[in-house]
Amino acid sequence: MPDNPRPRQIVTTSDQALAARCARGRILVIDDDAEILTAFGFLFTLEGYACETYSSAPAFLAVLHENRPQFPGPCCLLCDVSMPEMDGLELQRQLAQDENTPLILISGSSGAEEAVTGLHAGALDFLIKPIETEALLAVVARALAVDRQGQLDRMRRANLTARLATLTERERAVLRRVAQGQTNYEISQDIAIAERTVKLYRQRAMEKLGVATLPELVRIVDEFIY
Amino acid sequence: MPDNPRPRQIVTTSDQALAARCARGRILVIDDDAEILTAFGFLFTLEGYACETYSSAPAFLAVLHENRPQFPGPCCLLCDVSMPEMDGLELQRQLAQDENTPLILISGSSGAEEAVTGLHAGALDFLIKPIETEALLAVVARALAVDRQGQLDRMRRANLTARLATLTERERAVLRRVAQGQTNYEISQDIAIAERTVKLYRQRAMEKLGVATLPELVRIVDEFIY
DNA sequence: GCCACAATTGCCCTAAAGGGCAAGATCGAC
DNA sequence: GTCGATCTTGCCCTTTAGGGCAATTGTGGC
Repeated sequence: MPDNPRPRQIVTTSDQALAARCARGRILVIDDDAEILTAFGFLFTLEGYACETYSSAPAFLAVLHENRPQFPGPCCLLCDVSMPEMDGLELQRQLAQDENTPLILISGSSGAEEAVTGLHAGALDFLIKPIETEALLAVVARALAVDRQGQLDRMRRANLTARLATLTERERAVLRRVAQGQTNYEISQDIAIAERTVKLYRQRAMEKLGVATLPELVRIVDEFIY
Repeated sequence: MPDNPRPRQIVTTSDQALAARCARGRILVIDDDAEILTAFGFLFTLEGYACETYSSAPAFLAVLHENRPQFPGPCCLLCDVSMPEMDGLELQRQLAQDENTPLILISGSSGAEEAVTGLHAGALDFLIKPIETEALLAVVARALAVDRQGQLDRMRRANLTARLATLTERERAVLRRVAQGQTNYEISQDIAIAERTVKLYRQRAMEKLGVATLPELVRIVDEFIY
């Protein structure tokens, strides 16, 4: 629910428009070619997306590290591979550390090595200039869809991870064994506690995880513990 | 169990040696460059792998369609992209229909488009000549590992799919609901049968699937049904 | 020492699952 | 029509899960 305790912000009409665009998709373009930046910016703006352009990877990283608040919505990166200072693949390496925004690489000259490297490192696609508008829009739409799903997954994972963190070591041990199909009695023998205690931990753990049935529990345990 | 009802075969000592090589890995090389074929054949044979070479994609497909029996073991394809008659990407498309052997593409000229296409179509890697021996061996080893795992997965899936096929429609309906956490009584109300019958179907289905616990059942149902 | 609090356990009861046994119902085959 | 196989159900019993309640134990703080 949008009940975040931030200080109230001044919202202008342009902010509202930007928020709407961000909700549709925010596209970050990084290229040392100014013409590309303006052309892409124009195209994506025309398509109703929010578009930010950066003339170099360091410039982009600088803004990124500011951690300025963003309107919610899916996001993707569109980055040229061959740039002075820092090339696209190097940027990709740096981002791979903690960032998981879909990255689309763009290349002027057709270097196959770069394409292989980039795609192996997780780039969603590798486009070669000249780029057809339709293909570009399709790829961007796919990237935004990936990020949208990725954001949902991350939120879900973060939520469950937080819940799992509240579990006792005992509760975790019980859950693991419950998810392996052991009965309460078997678990009690296994970790040398009373069966009643097993029941108690099991109940508490399920409450903490917010699940009511064994199948749900199994899915969560399978996804997070082992 | 190796109790297949095939006619007994004559096993020569060379067959035994080939079987041992196949167990280590079978590498199929497709290239129109005869030098590459001999060089790769020599290299892989030296490394203890079984290696078959084909001078064109159609030649390979012809042999493939013979469905001749093979010694068990992991397998991978090493295929040049630029060849007369049929290029590597076209072969990849044809194989993608039903084949799932890991494919490594090789390119002489460095065409980025081809690399992107090939990798997107599922090629495990895209090597560019000249190829370093160490890198080649590493990629091949990875491909063989992938196929080994893939074969295990396929066997497991085939096994379970066969078991699932023996289930009644009723049994499947019950299992689905069991895996969603419904109680026997709820299921009985849901599909309008007696609770005792639900128990019966549930029991039979678990016997047919060869599982003894609810968690195992949940995992199988999650993987196959919905 | 005393107290609050969390961890642990025993006792006991209900609900649900697992399953044996036999009977009714259905349906195609002879 | 009758027979056999299969599907379905009711009855009944045991095991397991779920959970309330109170007692015990250990621990840190006052």
